[in-house]
Amino acid sequence: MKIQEVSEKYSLSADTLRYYERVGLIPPVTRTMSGIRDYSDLDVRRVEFIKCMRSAGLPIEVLIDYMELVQQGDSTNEARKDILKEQRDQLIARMTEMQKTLDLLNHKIQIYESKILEKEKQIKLED
Amino acid sequence: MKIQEVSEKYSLSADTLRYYERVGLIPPVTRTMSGIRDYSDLDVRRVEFIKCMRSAGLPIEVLIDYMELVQQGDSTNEARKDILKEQRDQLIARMTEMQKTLDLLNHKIQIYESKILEKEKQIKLED
DNA sequence: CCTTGACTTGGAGTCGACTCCAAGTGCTAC
DNA sequence: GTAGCACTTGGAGTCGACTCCAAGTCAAGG
Repeated sequence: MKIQEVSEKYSLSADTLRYYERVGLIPPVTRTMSGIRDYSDLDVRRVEFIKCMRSAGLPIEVLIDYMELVQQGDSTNEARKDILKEQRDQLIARMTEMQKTLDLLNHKIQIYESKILEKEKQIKLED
Repeated sequence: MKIQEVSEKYSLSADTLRYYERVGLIPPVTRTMSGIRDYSDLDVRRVEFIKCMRSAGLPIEVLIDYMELVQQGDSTNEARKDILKEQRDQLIARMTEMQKTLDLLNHKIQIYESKILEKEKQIKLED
């Protein structure tokens, strides 16, 4: 799979994909003889994983550390688990915050809706 | 309320509070005769609202637009409601994404946990 | 054979959101 | 009355995460 295809499949720019590889978010991608990136199944699954994590706001640095441990093999399982747990906890905290904001937004929207309705009534009375 | 107190109350730096005011996220705060910020109840409630919205990731630009409409009075109710609705929808979308990531994280953590458990068993057998 | 177009690299630029700084002012306590 | 401290301003700097650019390479079609 060429970079353009992966880019389209996951809505990540080719620049971003190269950037991810450059900073170590994704290990070096398979290449053709002429040096052009040819994403293997494994490469693509890694992109998918990173995209998922990034879409939830996990910082790139943390993901770099995690992917480094993945490259080091099974002896790092415990450390990897710890990273994921910490990130999960932070994610839950962010989602809890967002839920609060969502509640407030819904509340405010309702208030606006009833205000607007009242105004319309007022206009009808004036007619 | 002085800037330092507001800063402590909401865990926002004094710099951030001044920045919010400068870019129009918060209308000009009440001042003492000597020009020092003295946050009124209304000012503080605005800070609280903005903090809540920012903590959920609503962009500053959108909030500036919204606060501008608030300053313009009741005729802008409809436009304000539209902004909030759009932001709510985007917030829900982000939370849905995050839930997917959370599920994946939990799944991966479980896998690591059972892997680690198995390894421990192996070690006991070797003893 | 030459053009076209997708790819390559290293490095610079951008964007959102702060965060810090220097220089100056003014109340407070000794 | 002067030292100290919190405040003021405008502007510059930082940080994370891309995003863009120039110059060059290479395979394929006309």
